[in-house]
Amino acid sequence: MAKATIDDVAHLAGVSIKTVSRVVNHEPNVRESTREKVEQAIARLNYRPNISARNLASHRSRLILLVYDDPAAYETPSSGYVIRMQQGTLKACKAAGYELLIHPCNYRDSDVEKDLRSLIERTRPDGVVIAAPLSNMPSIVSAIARTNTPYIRLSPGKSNAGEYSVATNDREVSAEMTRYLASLGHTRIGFIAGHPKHKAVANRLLGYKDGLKQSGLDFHEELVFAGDNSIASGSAGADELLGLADPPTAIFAANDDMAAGIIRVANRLGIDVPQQLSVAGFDDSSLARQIYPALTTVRQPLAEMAEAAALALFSENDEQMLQSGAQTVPGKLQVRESTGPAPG
Amino acid sequence: MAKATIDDVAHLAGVSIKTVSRVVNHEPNVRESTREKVEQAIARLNYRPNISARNLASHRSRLILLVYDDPAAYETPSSGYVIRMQQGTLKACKAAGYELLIHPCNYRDSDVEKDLRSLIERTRPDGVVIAAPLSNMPSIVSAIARTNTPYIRLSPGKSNAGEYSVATNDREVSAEMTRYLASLGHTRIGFIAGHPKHKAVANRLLGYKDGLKQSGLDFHEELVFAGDNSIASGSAGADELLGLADPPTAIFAANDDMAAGIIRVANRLGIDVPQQLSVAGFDDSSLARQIYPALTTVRQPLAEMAEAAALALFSENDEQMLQSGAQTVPGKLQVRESTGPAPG
DNA sequence: GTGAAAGCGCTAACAC
DNA sequence: GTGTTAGCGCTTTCAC
Repeated sequence: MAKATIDDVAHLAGVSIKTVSRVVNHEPNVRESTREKVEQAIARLNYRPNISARNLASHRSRLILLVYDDPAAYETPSSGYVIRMQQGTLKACKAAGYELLIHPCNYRDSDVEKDLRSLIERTRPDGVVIAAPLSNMPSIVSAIARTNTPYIRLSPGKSNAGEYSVATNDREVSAEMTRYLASLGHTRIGFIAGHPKHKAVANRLLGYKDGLKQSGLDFHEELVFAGDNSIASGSAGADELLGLADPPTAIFAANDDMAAGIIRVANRLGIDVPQQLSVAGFDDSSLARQIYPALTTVRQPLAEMAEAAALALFSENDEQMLQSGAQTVPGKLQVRESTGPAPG
Repeated sequence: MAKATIDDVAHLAGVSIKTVSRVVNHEPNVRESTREKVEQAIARLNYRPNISARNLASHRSRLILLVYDDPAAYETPSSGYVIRMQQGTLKACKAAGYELLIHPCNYRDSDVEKDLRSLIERTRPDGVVIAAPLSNMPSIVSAIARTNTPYIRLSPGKSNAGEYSVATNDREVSAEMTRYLASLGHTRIGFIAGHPKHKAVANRLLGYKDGLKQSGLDFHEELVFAGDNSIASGSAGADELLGLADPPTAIFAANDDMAAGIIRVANRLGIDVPQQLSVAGFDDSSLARQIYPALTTVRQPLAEMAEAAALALFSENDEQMLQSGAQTVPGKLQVRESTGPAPG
C-alpha cells in the first residue's frame, strides 16, 4: 500500500485536513473526542507526515547542522570528542523533532568557508552548532553568520556580546586540578599547553597559573611546554620537562592526548607513574581509561554542552532566550591512577 | 534579499522553469547557449534549489541513513570505528549529492526495532547503511527490510543471497596474522575471541585456526579464551592464558580493545611486550597507535567499506548492480611494536 | 530543444 | 472548534 497522506487520514476520521494538521502538531483548539478520532485514523493508516511537504510549506528544514574539525583528516585520535558532541546534539534534536546533519571539515583547507556556506545554502538548516576549534576561528564563524542561519559556538574561548555560546569552566577547573596536584605535595608541577588556535585550551594555562598561586607556588616559565594537542607533542614536552636539571614531579597536560604522550615517554624511560611522576590530563576522552595507568583528568561535559547548544538553538527559533548569551557547563575532576603523592 | 527561486532564474534567463530544471539536473536536450544563459542567471542570483520542494515533487529524500551501535551508550571506546564509517559514508554521499543522517542506537534496548522503523518512516531515507554488529542481528535487519527501504549491511558475518553487503576478509587476514606470529618462532599462540553476536569477529577465530594449520601448528583448546570485545575481557583472557602451566608467547586478540586489555595486564605483571610476550589485535583503531607499545594489528578498511556500501546504495537506486551481492574490501597487516621474535 | 500545466503533501491565513 | 483556500518551489507529463 502507498503511504497514507493527510487527506486519507482526514477522510477516515471524517474531518478536514486542517484538523488533522492540528492534531499532528499538537495545536490547541481541538475537541478531545475529535482528537481521539484523528489519532485512531492515524494509527490505523500508520500515517507519517511527509517531511518535505511540511518543510516546504512551513519554510523550515527541521535540520540542525553540526560542524566540527574532522578527526580522521589528520590522524588525531580524539574521535570520542566528536562522538560525545554528536550524542548530545542528537539527544536535543530528537526531543525537539529535528534531525541532525553532520559535517566534519578540515580548517586547514583553503576553501572551508566556501564549502560551509554552500552546504548551508543547500541544506538550509534551522541552526548550526559550531564545535571547537572551529568556533574560535573568526573567518569560519563569520562565513556561517553571513548565511543568516542561527548558530551557536561550543567552547568559543572568548564569547562575543550578542552571540550565543556554551563553554565549560576551563580556567576554574584547571586551577582546581593544579591545586589538587599541589595538595599531593608536588611543588614542581609542569604544564603542557595546547594548540594556540584552540582558545578554550589556552584558558587551561591560565587556570594552571591561578592554581599555582592559590597553592602558594611560584610560576616557572621553564616548566611550561608549548604543545599542539597531539600525542607527539605531549611526548616532546615530557622529554623536555623530564630532562630539566630540576624536573617536575607532576605534569598537567591541557588535554588527554598530550597526557598519553607523557605516559608513553615515562614507560619508555622506565619512570613509574604515579610513583615517581604524576600525570594529569583534560577532557576525559575514552583514551583516559584505556591507557595504563588510567589517567587522572577533567571530565569535560561535552555531550551536555552540545545538548545545551542545540536546545538554545531551538529556543532561539522560538524567539525567546535571544540574548541569553554565554552558558557554562562545569567540568569535574576525575581522579584515577596516574596521580599520587610527590616522591620523597 | 529573499532566496532566489527557479522562477527568478527563469525570468532572468528568459526561459521556462523547466529549462532551468534541466540545467540544474544536468539533463540532456538543452542547447549549449541556453545552458550558459541559465548558468549565468543562477550564478548572478546565487540560486540554490530548494531541497524540500525538490524532494516533495520527486518522491525522494536524498538522505542516507547510517545506523550503528552507540559506542557512548556503554562506555565502549571504539569511537574511531564509528568516525571512520561516518567518514566513508559521507564521502560517497557528498559525491552523489546526498546528505547523511546518523542514528546511533543501543541494540540492547527492547524497542530498537520500533525506534528504527519509526525513524525510517519519518525521514524516508533513500537508503540505509547498517553497521556491525547491528548488521548481524536478524530482528534489526528485518525491521529495516520491512520498511521497503533499500539497505546494505556492513560486515554482516554471513551474507544472504539477494542482499547487498560489504565486508572485509576477516578470516583470510586473521590467518595471515597467525602465520606472521608463527613465522616469528611462536609455537604457542593464544587467541582471545570476540563477542558471539558480532559474526565478523567470529570469522577471525576461524582464520586463527586456518593460520595455525597452515603453519603446521596444532590447535589447543586451552589457548582460546572467549572474550566479548571489551578491554576488560581482554584482561581476563590474558590473566587466564598467562596463568597456564605452559603459557603462550604470543596472543592474538580478535579486536584492538581486547589486545589493549592484554597489554594492561602485561604492564601490571611486569611482563615485557614484545620481549617476553607478543600481542596482536584487529581493527587498527586509534587506540592501536596510542598505547605503549604500539599495537601490531589488522587495518580494517572501514571508511572504504562504508563508502562502497553507500555507493552501492546509489547504484541500486539507479536500478543497476541490483544483484551484485557481497563485496569484499581486504584488510592489511600493520606490524608495529607489540610483536617480536619468540623468547629463548 | 523547449514550455505549459498539473500536482507532490503539507501549513498559513482567514473565514465560519 | 473547525473548515476552506491558496500557496510553498520544485518535478513530471505531455504537448509542441
